[in-house]
Amino acid sequence: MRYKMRMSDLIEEFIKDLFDDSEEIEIQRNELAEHFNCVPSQINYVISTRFKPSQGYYVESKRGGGGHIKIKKATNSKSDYLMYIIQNIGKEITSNEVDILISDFLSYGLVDTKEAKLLKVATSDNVLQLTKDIKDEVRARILKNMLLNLE
Amino acid sequence: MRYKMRMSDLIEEFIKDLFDDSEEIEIQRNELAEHFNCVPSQINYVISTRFKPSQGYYVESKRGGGGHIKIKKATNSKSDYLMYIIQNIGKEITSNEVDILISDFLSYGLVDTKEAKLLKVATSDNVLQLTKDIKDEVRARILKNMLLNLE
DNA sequence: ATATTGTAAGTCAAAGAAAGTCAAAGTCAA
DNA sequence: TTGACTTTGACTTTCTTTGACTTACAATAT
Repeated sequence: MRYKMRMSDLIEEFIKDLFDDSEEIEIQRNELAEHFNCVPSQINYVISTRFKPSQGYYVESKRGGGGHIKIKKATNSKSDYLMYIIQNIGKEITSNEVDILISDFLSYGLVDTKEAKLLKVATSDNVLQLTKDIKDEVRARILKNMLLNLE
Repeated sequence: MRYKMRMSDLIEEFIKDLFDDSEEIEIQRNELAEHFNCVPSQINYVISTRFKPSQGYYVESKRGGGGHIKIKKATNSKSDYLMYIIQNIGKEITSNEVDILISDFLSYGLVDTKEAKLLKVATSDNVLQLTKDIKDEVRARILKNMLLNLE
């Protein structure tokens, strides 16, 4: 052990072990926090720092009774090129950049025209109608997460 | 649907199973509540959160002796149904409502699982990460526009 | 006919359950 | 000794469950 494992590292490892060949797991925040004797919000910290789209994970959750957190791993069957792109889309992306990416995807045969249309629509300025300061960030998140869920 | 099913989810499923090819069913609130060992008003909760017009259902009921609740499925042609839904998505929509819509679309065969995933991802709270005041509006725009561009 | 009584659904708000946010305080390696 | 990474906790939001009270209809008695 090269350096002292922090709680967050242990939790990260624990979660990753849950993916035992499966590509999707489900946890309960409070339960997990209990198990590690930490505050629940630490689970959020771990998830938001270690299970980002750029790391190949897609997360969804539900609150209230019966709440849970689901984490999906991008299958390694996804083309390296696609993973490379997902990892390299930064915090923000403009709509022009998306256009270029999409037409690349099309010519590489990574997406079909239907998917291309959906990607484009969901990230277009017209649809988002957000202020300049957040528009490109939201677009980047939508794009990355959609790409993770292709196929 | 992997997470632990709450009472409301079970009731929803039960009701949906009653539509066995038929497009209209009738239940008795108290009887159903009895069957699930819950308070009657929980049935109202399920109906009002899962069988709204915007989700393709109409509900009508009668009180007093011989009272009942009738739930009808909007039964139009596929594209009519889609149009109807699109028109009836208001200015805002919550992520929970989207979930329910999507699973209806799936059962109507309006979208395939691939498209369903994309719709869901592009409209999820986790991905959007917007403030409460605009979140549901942006979601509604994205959803409507994606639906319009499904084939 | 009308009043009364019983039956069944509707409403609404409070309590409960579970996750999310955010910023302050702590740790540690460079 | 500063700056990035972690830990913590108070507060918020979302969704569900529960129950007391209300309203509408039907059947029966007057």
